[in-house]
Amino acid sequence: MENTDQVHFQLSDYLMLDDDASEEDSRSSIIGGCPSQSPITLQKVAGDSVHEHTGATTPRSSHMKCKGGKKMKMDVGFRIAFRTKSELEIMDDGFKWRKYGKKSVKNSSNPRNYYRCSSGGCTVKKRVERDNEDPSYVITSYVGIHNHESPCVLYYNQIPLMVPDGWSLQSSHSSCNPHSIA
DNA sequence: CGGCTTTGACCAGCGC
DNA sequence: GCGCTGGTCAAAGCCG
Repeated sequence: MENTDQVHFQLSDYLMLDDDASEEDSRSSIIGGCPSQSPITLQKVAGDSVHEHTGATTPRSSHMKCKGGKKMKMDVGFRIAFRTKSELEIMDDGFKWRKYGKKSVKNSSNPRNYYRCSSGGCTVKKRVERDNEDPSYVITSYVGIHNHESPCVLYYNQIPLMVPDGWSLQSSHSSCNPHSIA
């Protein structure tokens, strides 16, 4: 699937969407565990022009359907969206994702892809779509909180911390720090 | 053979 | 009330 060996992207914006004011620890539990195993280049730019992107801020994103098409309001508690300059739509964030849907959305010429964390019992989902205005950017929206550690945490336990500040999302006590993980 | 991707269909919420 | 839209399901096919 994605070849992360040559990933080069720039994290230009991130959008905090947790309307329930989740804990900062929650943030790090999603993306702080491990940004990537790849030699990626991260550049967190001061968000002076955060785009209000289609879908990224929709309140409907907190509604999930259960089997049979019925929607259920999930207690996702946390949402976050990144706008990333990347050649690849899929960033290797250390978690294993399983694609479960693809949809063309209005106001966007690019399809939106839906992924679910493939770890058993983990309900975290993410949407990935290319920026309609600038296809070189990818909008990645995470919904929910991982109830498990990133599979690559162990990997990071064995090497010096190389996680840029941008990935810690202002959380100085982030689990991003491998030493905080037993 | 198991896991993953693809893709069409289905459903409910929302706006008009 | 109706149509549009977004999100998910699930079967089929693909791949390692």
